[in-house]
Amino acid sequence: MSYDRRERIRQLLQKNEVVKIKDLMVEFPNVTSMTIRRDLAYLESMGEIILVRGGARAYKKNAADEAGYFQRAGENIEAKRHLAELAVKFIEPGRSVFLDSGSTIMEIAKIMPDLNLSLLTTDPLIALEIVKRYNPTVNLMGGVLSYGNHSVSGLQAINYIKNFNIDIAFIVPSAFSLESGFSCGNNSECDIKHSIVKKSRETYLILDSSKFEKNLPFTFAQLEDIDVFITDKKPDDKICKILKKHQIKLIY
Amino acid sequence: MSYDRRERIRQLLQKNEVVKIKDLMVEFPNVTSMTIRRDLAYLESMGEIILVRGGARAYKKNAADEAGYFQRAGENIEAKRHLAELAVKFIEPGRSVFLDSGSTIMEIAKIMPDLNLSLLTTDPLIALEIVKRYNPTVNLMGGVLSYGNHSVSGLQAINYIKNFNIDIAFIVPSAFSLESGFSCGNNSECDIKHSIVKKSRETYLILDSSKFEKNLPFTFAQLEDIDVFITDKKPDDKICKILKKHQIKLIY
DNA sequence: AAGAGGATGTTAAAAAATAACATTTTATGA
DNA sequence: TCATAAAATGTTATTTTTTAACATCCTCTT
Repeated sequence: MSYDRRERIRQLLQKNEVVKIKDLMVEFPNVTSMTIRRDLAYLESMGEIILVRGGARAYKKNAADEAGYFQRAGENIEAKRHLAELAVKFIEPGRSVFLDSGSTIMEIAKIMPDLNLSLLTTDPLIALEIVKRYNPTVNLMGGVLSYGNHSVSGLQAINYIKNFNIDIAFIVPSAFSLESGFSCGNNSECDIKHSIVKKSRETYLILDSSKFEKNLPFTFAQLEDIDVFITDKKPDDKICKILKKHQIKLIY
Repeated sequence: MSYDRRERIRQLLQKNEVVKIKDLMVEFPNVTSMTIRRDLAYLESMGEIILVRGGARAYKKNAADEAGYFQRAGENIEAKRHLAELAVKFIEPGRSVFLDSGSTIMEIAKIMPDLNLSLLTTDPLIALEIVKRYNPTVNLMGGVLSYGNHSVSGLQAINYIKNFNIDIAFIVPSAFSLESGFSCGNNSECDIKHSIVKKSRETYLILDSSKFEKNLPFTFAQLEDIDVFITDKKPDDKICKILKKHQIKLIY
């Protein structure tokens, strides 16, 4: 059936950027190359693919994907956007705001209101995203840039923080548990987050529920260090109780 | 000349999503279709276009373009690439290298050899480009990020330089004249460049000839401050003489 | 079961791409 | 400046891919 074949072609083009007709002839040994051509022509007429000599190619992903930068940026965008919407409500005009790195914070950056803020971030892509929208004062922290978490870190970064006053910090941990607190998988990343938590007047932790009850090697803060806990669904009662005990605001 | 032809093809592909070889044969009546094919093959190998049957098509614009970030990045790519090729030859293994901001330096970033270098830059996009290629130590300078020249600057940036030793600095001025030396249009940008020139063991100035005999408000260096002058064509004799007098190496 | 219409197959001709080599132009160094 | 190497472009024959036109087969409806 032609429908299945086209679906399979779509699938293949999600894996590989291009697919050759010869490959497809192996994939579909019971049809002729002419049929495959007609499938491809159909998909092109629907605007789904680009025909190239000898085969077809997928439309290119956006720049961030291209960089391989946000390896997991596509995951759970809706959830991240939702968390971002919850978070930005707390931003008041004229404040000094710290933004962590990563794709959740990127969603915040995209909807960051123009409130004459003073912004600080460790993530160059986030800094760029914000500057391009309007033209606020965005401070990009200096340091060694790391590919994995697209964030700067190192001694320079820590020093940078010393001279910077922060009203509100939005931080995304990689894991959270009652025993280990908020943790991440990288030592220098941990140092930065720790310094920020210490320096900031108010600390907002943003994490989706998939990170609950997980531990990673480096803890940068305990529950009692933070002020607001933003997540996607109500945590279990044990956590809620402890949050209440420490007067931590819970948002979901 | 092949430069111009490719440049024109780029232009056409900014207007129209696709361009056919037949169109190009009308556009360039004095070359053969084979030459056009080779141009297109070259542009594809550079990742600039997609070859399709009978012609080529433009990539969907990426985030950087979309942002208007490299407003003038498209201009004169060939020339910039050429300058970049001249420049990278001077990079020796294990050195500490400073890279200025801007699209000329971006071309250097794209072909930067993997020589166990220690890199420092003020331009987040350049830092990202390099980290994504292999995984060297890239230091991104901290400071206030500015939209116009996509570069950081400010006191933090200046302080950053103090703790950083630089063997070779590649700097792109916005203007050059014998009277005013190397200048740029922005005060804080000027401060950075000035600090770098002072701090670096060797300073390489990269500029295409269109910048000759121009003045901008802020001078960051005089001819005698630099070591190597990289440009696209032989400057006039007056300049050459003075370069020789100061023992500045001229590359073109 | 006949027939319409869609999907697929077949084939020859047209178009486009490639490869290999020839020629011209441009850079480079003595 | 000239000689030479290297790069760019041209030429041509060959191969690959695409197109087009028509034939066949399948499937559904009546």
